[in-house]
Amino acid sequence: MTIQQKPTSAPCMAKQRLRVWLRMLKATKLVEATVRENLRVEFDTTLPRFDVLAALYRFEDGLKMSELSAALRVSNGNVTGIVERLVADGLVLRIPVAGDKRATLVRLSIKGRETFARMAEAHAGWVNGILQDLSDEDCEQAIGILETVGRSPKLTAKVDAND
Amino acid sequence: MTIQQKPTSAPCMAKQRLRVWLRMLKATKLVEATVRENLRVEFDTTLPRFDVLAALYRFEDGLKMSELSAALRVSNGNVTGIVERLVADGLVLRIPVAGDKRATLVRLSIKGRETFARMAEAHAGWVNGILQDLSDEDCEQAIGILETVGRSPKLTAKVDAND
DNA sequence: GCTTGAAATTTCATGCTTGAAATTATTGGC
DNA sequence: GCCAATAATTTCAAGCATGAAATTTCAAGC
Repeated sequence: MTIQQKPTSAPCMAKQRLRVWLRMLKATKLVEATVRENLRVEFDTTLPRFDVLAALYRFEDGLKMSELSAALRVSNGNVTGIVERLVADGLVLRIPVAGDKRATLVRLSIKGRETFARMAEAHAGWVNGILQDLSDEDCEQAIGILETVGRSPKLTAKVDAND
Repeated sequence: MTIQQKPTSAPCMAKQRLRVWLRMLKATKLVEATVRENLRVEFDTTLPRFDVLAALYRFEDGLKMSELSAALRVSNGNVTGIVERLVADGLVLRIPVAGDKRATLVRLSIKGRETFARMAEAHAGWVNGILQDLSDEDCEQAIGILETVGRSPKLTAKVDAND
């Protein structure tokens, strides 16, 4: 019994896809470098800290440490350190969970909320600046294409879930 | 005197571009996570090491440390450590530069060259797998769009140059 | 032949990141 | 009421990454 083979991926397509990946990586690094630099210079903070604040800004009622690390798709131990520093800076609060002494809830302080609001606005501006050459259609297309990445269930790591 | 305003970027476009950025970031992270994981499991190595090997594979005659860090767009001190470990693994050689005791040339050993060749092949396969849903047109479009990122001379960090 | 400035690296402190091991608390069965 | 499995975190060692400071060497000008 022969299996129906898709007319799939001449080896040339593989090369083409690799090129896409390299371009994508390059563009991403450019944006990231800019954001990092601007966060450093204008807010004296870092991208990981910004990411944590963003997640907590979105979930106003706070998140448990494990929920936070899941939301950010980073390791558990990682958030521990970042949150530690954010707490030290007074941007984040740790609240014990009633009825479960293992867990702690983490949420923004007032100051954290205000600070992040300012950062987020600036951030949107930076990104808009770097992507300023993308037209509306470009955006639509890009989003459509990017959404298919990793869609087909190969063994694409155990990443999926929300948003 | 009023300045001629491009019909540019209704605030809505800014939001749209931000969405593109978030998608792009997500897709990139997915690919990167997969590549990292596979490098770790199948070759017991890391992405930064792979990147260094790739650069040296391309420049057969070797690179000076500063050329290497420029090619990879990472800090000088960073490469020092990675190269150190690659030398310890026997994949990379350090060669003094005749006539300049400050600089050293860094290049692949035979073993390094062979090892990287195998890695690169596997790498291309992984990427092709993750991007398998991208058609030829998708690729063309994606590349075209990605190339415009950061094109316009805003203050987009001091990144440009080769490839 | 000095000296001063620039160039090529390394060193350093700090922080991010991971996976694995350890810790502490909860839960369900018995 | 105990006990094993599971869950929520933290701790840890290693490596990556940065910008800044320190080191060593070179290259001109005088």
